[in-house]
Amino acid sequence: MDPVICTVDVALLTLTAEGLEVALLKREHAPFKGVAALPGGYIQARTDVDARDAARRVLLDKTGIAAPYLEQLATFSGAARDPRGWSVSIAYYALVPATTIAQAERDEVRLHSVDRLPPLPFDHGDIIGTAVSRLRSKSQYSSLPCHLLADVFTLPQLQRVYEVLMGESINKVSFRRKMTEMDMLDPVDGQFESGAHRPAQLYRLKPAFREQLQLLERGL
Amino acid sequence: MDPVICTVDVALLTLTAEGLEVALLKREHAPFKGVAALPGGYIQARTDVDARDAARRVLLDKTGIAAPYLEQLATFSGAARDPRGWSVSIAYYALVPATTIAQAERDEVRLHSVDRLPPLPFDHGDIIGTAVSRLRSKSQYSSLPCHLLADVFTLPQLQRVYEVLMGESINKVSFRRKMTEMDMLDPVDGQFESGAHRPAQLYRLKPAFREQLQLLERGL
DNA sequence: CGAATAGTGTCTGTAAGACAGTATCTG
DNA sequence: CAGATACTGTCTTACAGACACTATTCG
Repeated sequence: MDPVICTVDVALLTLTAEGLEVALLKREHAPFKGVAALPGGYIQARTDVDARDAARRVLLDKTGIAAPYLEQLATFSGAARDPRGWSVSIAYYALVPATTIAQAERDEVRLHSVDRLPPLPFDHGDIIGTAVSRLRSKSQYSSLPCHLLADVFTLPQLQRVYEVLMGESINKVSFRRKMTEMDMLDPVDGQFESGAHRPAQLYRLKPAFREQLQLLERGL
Repeated sequence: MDPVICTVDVALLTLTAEGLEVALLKREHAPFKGVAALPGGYIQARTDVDARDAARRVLLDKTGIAAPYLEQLATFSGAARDPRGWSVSIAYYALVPATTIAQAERDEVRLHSVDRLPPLPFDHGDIIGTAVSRLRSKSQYSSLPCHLLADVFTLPQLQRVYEVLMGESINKVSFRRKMTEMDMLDPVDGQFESGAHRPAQLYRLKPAFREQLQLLERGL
């Protein structure tokens, strides 16, 4: 039984005015010390219950963000990906509203557009690419994009999120029909967005779908 | 950096008259020696290029099957899943026609209906459950089911595979329209299935889709 | 009232399913 | 020719998108 380096890495994704962005931090230790990379770290068998728990711990330690939407992405492995030796990275992706990253007040956490990434160590570029394509494909037929918005949001906001992720505009009537059909939103009474126009109804994701996704039979 | 046990496990799935089945082997070593389990084994950092390579090696060694459709499923990990200690299993699933398993002539490889599984060691029940639901959900919108049939097959055969996997009958006209639209099959000229009825045209999966799946925009 | 965005009613075109017909094999 | 299964043409139904209309806010 050969020794294998076991780590977790987390692609923390969010949506800003710049589009889809991923959180990177400068590495504190060699190899690649000082280079921007995904938050990650060794699995600590003494304290971590499982890899998901390790991912949650790493994300909280390095970015100050607790309890985001967090899902296993894929596992990256091999002799070539890390100069220290044969390694395994169990990669997760996390989705948060951009406000959550601001509230954490960690200046070392920097957001980078997923379309303009700096050179990345290990295979972190592949991990981010896989995370982005997973997010985009799951957005076509699930409630996943809700997790990029704050707790409470309007249907026009949610539609814009879906449109940015899928890279195309969506018919408003169809979108609203689908949201009704999915039955995943609770209206929040009496509260509206303001502006020089008709305010929009606010909604909240139903509690049942905060961890488990709601799926659509035939996509948007 | 705590020591972590690194393994791969493979859920080898096939379709027989009994429905969807998974290959199990009696374990040769402790723990759970003699108990039916998924083919699996330690990652060998000295020889395996990566985890996929390890899965391919394990499958070939234990079942005699080379070069099936093989895809990473998920990674199962934690302190509780293996009595030897904190462990990681990078799980893969493989699809083969039932004939491939017969041709390998390994009597120790036993097929079990995924609906009537014996008690399984570790979290192998979860791994199989995840593999089956992944196969079923991907079958709705991809060419994946082709890999459960021999190299050459007819459209009625393929339709039956889709129907068994999705658990519902499919409209024949719609199915054929979708297959045409997917444009993933090459007709094999001059060869037909025999029987006391009109023979069916034979097809072969286009080479481009033997490793990479063809995806459907809107599912079947 | 005009501008702006939210939300809805309705028509139309496209795609999926139902059904029935033709085609081709065996015995 | 009967029985069986393969394949296809066509009608109907269901759903997605286009469009237009109403609703509600600000200034």
